[in-house]
Amino acid sequence: MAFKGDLEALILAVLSDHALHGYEISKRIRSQSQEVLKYGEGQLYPALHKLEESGFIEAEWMLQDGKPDRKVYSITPKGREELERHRSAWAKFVSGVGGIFASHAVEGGK
Amino acid sequence: MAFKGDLEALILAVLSDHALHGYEISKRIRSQSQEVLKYGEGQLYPALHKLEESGFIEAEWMLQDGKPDRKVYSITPKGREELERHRSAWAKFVSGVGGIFASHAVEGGK
DNA sequence: TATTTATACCTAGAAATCAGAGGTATAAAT
DNA sequence: ATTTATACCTCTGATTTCTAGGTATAAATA
Repeated sequence: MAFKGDLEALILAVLSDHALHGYEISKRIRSQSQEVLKYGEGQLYPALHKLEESGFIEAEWMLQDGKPDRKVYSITPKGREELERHRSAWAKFVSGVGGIFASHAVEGGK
Repeated sequence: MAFKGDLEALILAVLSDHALHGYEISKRIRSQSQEVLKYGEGQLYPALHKLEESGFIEAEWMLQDGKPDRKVYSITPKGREELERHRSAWAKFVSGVGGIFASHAVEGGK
């Protein structure tokens, strides 16, 4: 139907300001959604690879010593377009569900 | 994660005003969501059966002659409680996704 | 010192979900 | 004669999602 959390859209959104590595992306989705959206790494990394394959994001390794290396992702122009498509799909979806919940409002709302 | 259309919540919502038969439920979800939410019968009927099993809705056959008989579903008190849980889960989900899309707003908005 | 927590990447398989096709049956419209 | 609409239903293949596992280092805690 579209959207259940649509991880790809969320990734593109958090990358739209600054390039970030995967681990950081997952933490930001968690915190910026007020802990509502939580994705395991088993979901995140495949999603990143798919976005990269599609040309919506690009990766670059950032080597660190001592700590694990980081793969830093940044959004591409094509990715920004895709983000806009996701944004409007989301808006449509919200209004669709809202249309149903609203037309059957709870009686006795204070 | 919760919600992708969460058909069960939508069914409970459209049943909260009046009892309806399956075929009518699917048409209302379609129209009241402005054609955004479309479920095939292959999704609808199993969902109805599951809701009935859980005691959230009740069914009664309404015999018709000439036309196919109808199985009319009505929401139970337990179903209304469930609907409220779905409603608040939805609200939380929307604010979660909104939290991400909003903190990375499109530049150049007029 | 041993264990847990945090960092950072990744794959694979099980479970759940979804869309579409198929199946039965009648009546009305084209 | 065929299509559309009504009205119920199941099943299967594809996709999606989640969980659990696997590697490796450093810092904090017990």
